[in-house]
Amino acid sequence: MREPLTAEQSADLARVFKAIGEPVRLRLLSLIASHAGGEACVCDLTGAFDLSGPTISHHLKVLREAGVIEGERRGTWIYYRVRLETLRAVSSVLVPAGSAEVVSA
Amino acid sequence: MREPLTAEQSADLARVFKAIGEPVRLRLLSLIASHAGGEACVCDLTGAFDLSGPTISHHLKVLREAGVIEGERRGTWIYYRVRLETLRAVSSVLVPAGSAEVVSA
DNA sequence: TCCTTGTCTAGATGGGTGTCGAAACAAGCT
DNA sequence: AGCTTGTTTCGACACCCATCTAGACAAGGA
Repeated sequence: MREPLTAEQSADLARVFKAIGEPVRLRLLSLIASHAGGEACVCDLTGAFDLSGPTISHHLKVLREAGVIEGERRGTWIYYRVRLETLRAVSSVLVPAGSAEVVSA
Repeated sequence: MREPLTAEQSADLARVFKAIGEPVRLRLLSLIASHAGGEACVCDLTGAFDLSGPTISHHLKVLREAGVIEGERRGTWIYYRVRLETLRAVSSVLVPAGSAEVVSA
């Protein structure tokens, strides 16, 4: 973050951070990412929470619209997958280089 | 993100993402990070926005309570500085390794 | 065709939050 | 002391959002 972000860039990036800035959604994301095969259907996810199906569906929609995950229907189930490109993009904003070295000082 | 996050971990991390998941706050963060010397006083920041002083102060408080920035009073002005440790920590959750390689596939 | 299971949409509600103006606090200057 | 400038707290308001229930849509099997 050497160069200040413009108002537009901030709005775009903030949309992603906002999406994952909710405990349930962040946990959903981690469950999908760590699931075998890199995919998980909704039925794999709802069990981990004490929330109704529609609520989980709502959170998945928010993540999808933020570009953090993508879903594909195959037969009865819909499989969700993490979009690594998006995560890498926002992550690189927080820590410019790799991760270890430094910034403005 | 190989291991699914626990509910607790998610809550902690989400607090940070939520703080920077707001356009004004993300922009404030970038302004502070990219400011000469790694520090900026509120007077350096308010000019970049079409918002009242109290609103900027509110956003700075949210960032401070999330551990993303820290402030120190030196004479008349209060200087804010980014806490890189926090940013690195949350960034590493999104993209485990450095940035380039891989995940669950 | 009907039923079952998985998933989403619609509408409602309670709590959270971004924003403001006004007022208070802090520090320095005259 | 009193004034000025920088910054925060307080109280209020409008809007957003997480959650629910009920109902709709999709796909497969009897």
